[in-house]
Amino acid sequence: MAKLQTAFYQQKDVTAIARQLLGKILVTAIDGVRTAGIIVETEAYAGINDKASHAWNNRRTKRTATMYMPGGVAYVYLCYGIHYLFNVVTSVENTPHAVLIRALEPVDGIGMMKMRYNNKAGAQLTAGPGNLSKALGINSGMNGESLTGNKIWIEQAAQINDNLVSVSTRVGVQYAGEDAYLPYRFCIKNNNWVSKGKGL
DNA sequence: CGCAGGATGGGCT
DNA sequence: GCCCATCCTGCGG
Repeated sequence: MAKLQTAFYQQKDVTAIARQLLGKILVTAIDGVRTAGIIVETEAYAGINDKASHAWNNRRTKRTATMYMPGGVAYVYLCYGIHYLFNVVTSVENTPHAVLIRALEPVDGIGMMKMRYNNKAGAQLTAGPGNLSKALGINSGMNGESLTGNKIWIEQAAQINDNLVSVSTRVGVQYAGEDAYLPYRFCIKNNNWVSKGKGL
């Protein structure tokens, strides 16, 4: 299966990338073990003009520096002190756009995912951004990692038809004011792995 | 069922 | 100090 290359990640329209990522395969290879899942839910964060983005108003910190890198690297950060959230950095250098991967449908290495998860999970294994990071072994060490290398990457797959995609508002961004209402969340309809609420 | 609460750490006012 | 782009558990009805 072909890896997505830099040109894909550097497209200017971050919502178009978020939309196109649905149905593609997110893969990690750690200690020779492949774990992979179909991307079923994404959210776009549109850089300095998006109040929900860490990089809103051109904010630069040690943490957000990764978002300013050229498209095609991983942006991983710790949320609520517990969960690592995995984002794909998009667009060109100094344009801090990103796509948050919110849910996967497991495909390869499910046994390994369950081991990493280390509880009675089955249904929740990769539904929700904190869960999927844990299942795929994604942590802060992956921050800034290239998505065209051999640790973590995304594989090409058939485009999901528009009538199977549902568009809605993003989760957990009430603080962003009117930007909280932007239609920047993309899910595959009727997929059991979409986080909370299932299906649509 | 549903919902409140806790875990836990970095970055900002 | 306090706010979070979260998730699981345990409690009450």
